[in-house]
Amino acid sequence: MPELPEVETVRRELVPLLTSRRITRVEIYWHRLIDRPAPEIFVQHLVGTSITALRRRGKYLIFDLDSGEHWLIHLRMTGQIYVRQAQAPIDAHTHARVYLDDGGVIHYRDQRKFGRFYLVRDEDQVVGDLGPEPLSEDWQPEDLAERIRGRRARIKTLLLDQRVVAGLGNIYADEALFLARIHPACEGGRLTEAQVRRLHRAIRQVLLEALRARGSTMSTYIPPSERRGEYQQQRRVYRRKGQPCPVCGTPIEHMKLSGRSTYFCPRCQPFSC
DNA sequence: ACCACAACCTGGCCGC
DNA sequence: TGCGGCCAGGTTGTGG
Repeated sequence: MPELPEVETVRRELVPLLTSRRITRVEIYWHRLIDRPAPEIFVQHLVGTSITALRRRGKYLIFDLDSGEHWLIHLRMTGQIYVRQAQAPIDAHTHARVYLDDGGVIHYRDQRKFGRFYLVRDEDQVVGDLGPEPLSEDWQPEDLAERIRGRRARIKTLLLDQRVVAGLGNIYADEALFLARIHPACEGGRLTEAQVRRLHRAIRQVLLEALRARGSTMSTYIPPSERRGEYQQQRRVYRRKGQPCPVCGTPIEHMKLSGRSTYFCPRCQPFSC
């Protein structure tokens, strides 16, 4: 679910609540939540450490700990994180609680149980294969061009590949392709230089717009503050099948691409590739 | 390196 | 009301 703008929104909301907090107790209610190390070791290592920083890489949240280890969380489709007071009740689908030295408690909730926790000394063991951060200053069109050069997969599939660029998911891939006026089924390696440049620019624009709206709240994703994201009201094509294209009025079309729902404007995004 | 598909999970929605 | 089928913002693994 959450893509880069949603994860970044979560991070920003958590920073003031968690920075410098010491972890006093950890409760895991569903052990497969912990990808590595073994759940007992995970708990043992986490207790007693302090959170020195909270970062994001792609769709991963990274808690830097004063022990030198890193606690990483991937929310996948339905993961949610929020902080409550100790007496607060536990909501359904809550799989872990992490108690803090100021009386706050981090709740991890995840209806579909796809999300995972990791505790590692070297974060690259988890995020090492991710592509560049699309909002970083040094991400250039040439980098995107290089990573899709010669690839015969469709451009949408390549945008969902986190090694090409980190943080895009199904919503923002479709939105970026619309802004760039590129048909999602175009062969990635056959994009022209101008198209790649437009796509690079469109990705940044869509992510910045979504970030400003604090992400999309489609169904289960709600940021920690419970102030819902508002980008879903600004979507141009995603889940708008049959509705008029905001640019030309042509009805938005829907297709399946590598198993994922895909939306596009057949007029603005011609399949001429 | 590609694709299709299944798996991992639960719940909402739609049609019958 | 109930049931089957399909859908969902993600990732990983298998087999062809």
